Amino acid sequence: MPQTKPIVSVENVVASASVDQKMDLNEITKTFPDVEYHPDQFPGLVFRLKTPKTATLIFTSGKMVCTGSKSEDMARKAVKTVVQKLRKGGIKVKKDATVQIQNIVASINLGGKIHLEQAARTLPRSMYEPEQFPGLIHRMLDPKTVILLFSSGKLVCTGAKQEPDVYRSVNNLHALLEEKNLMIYD
Amino acid sequence: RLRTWDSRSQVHEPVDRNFRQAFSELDRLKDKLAVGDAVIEKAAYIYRKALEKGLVRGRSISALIASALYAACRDTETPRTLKDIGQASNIKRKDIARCYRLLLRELNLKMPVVDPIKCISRIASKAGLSEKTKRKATKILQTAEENKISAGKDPMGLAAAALYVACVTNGENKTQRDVAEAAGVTEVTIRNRYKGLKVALNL
DNA sequence: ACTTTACTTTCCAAAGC
DNA sequence: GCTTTAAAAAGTAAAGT
Repeated sequence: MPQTKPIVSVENVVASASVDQKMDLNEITKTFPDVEYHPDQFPGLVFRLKTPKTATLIFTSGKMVCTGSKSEDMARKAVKTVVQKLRKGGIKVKKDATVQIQNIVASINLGGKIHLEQAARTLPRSMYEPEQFPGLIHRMLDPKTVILLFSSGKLVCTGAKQEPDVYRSVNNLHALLEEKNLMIYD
Repeated sequence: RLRTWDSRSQVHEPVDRNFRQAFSELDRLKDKLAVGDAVIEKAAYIYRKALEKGLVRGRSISALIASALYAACRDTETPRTLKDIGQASNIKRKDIARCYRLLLRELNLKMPVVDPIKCISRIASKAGLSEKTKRKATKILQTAEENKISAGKDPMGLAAAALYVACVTNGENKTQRDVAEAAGVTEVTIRNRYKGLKVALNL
């Protein structure tokens, strides 16, 4: 049994979406002056929302990528809001967008310090290179996620496709750290 | 010559020729970095394993050789930074780091964690510090590691700060700038590590 | 010396070079 | 592999006051 309850907060959700029709990005640029579109640099148009604070990339294929949401629901709502705004601006969008969550990034506090050097020696599929980055990088197989561990006891979990995977990853790792005596509680 | 050393590997190029070229490049880097024969042999071994696994396809051969050398330094605990290898090979630090990570993952290599104590000699030689100061810095880092202030910190920054503290206590006239330059870190980093050292050692 | 800004690492999708 | 978007962790770096 873990000695502390990890505090988890979702920091970013990446979702892909599609309205299943070709889009005229130059037309969007005309009716929405504050979008960013530099086709020489990148094929996607950047459509930013203030609430929720997100950035949605729109491609000529009608496919989109929404980043910056703090939850799966918020990501779905952000995509709906973008489509609504496009329609209000006179852009014809026949179907509603279909949304898929691609990645969830969360920060975690385990409530105790981690013995990083020892963790680097005992955790499989891990890399610890303080010359390059202060955190230990650990690849978890199930769920398939990547967790960054810091000596402060804080973590970053990324690669999850659904929120329960974040909790499963954190609990798996927390149990493993305690089992191998890599946690230091005050 | 149609193919230069920086060219991408060719599918039909004989593996044997590729390896001979790699060995001559490693010999050139050996002098620039002043590493021993054992390190070069280890690097050649790692590079050959990478060749056998087909990791060279579509990649810069030079970057792979440089990262194999970095991996060999790490494995033999020879203190050479990515910056050192980058300057000797004219390959960007970031590219060597990326190739090095690839070698670790694809060849399932497990490297020892860099020990900042092993970095002391190299910095001390470059800065021209005494044997006495080196011994003092070693003792400082031993206490520091016991107090776990080293976690997550750049080993060169830790060694540089320890050497600076050792200079001050031994009355050796060296500035933070001298030590920072020899270690390849900034004076700000030495000051920040010094703060932690002060707490851990009751200075 | 101090603050601010920015870069290092991890993840993922999009279209195209 | 690269380009762009977002976000956290902690360390290092550089620029401006």
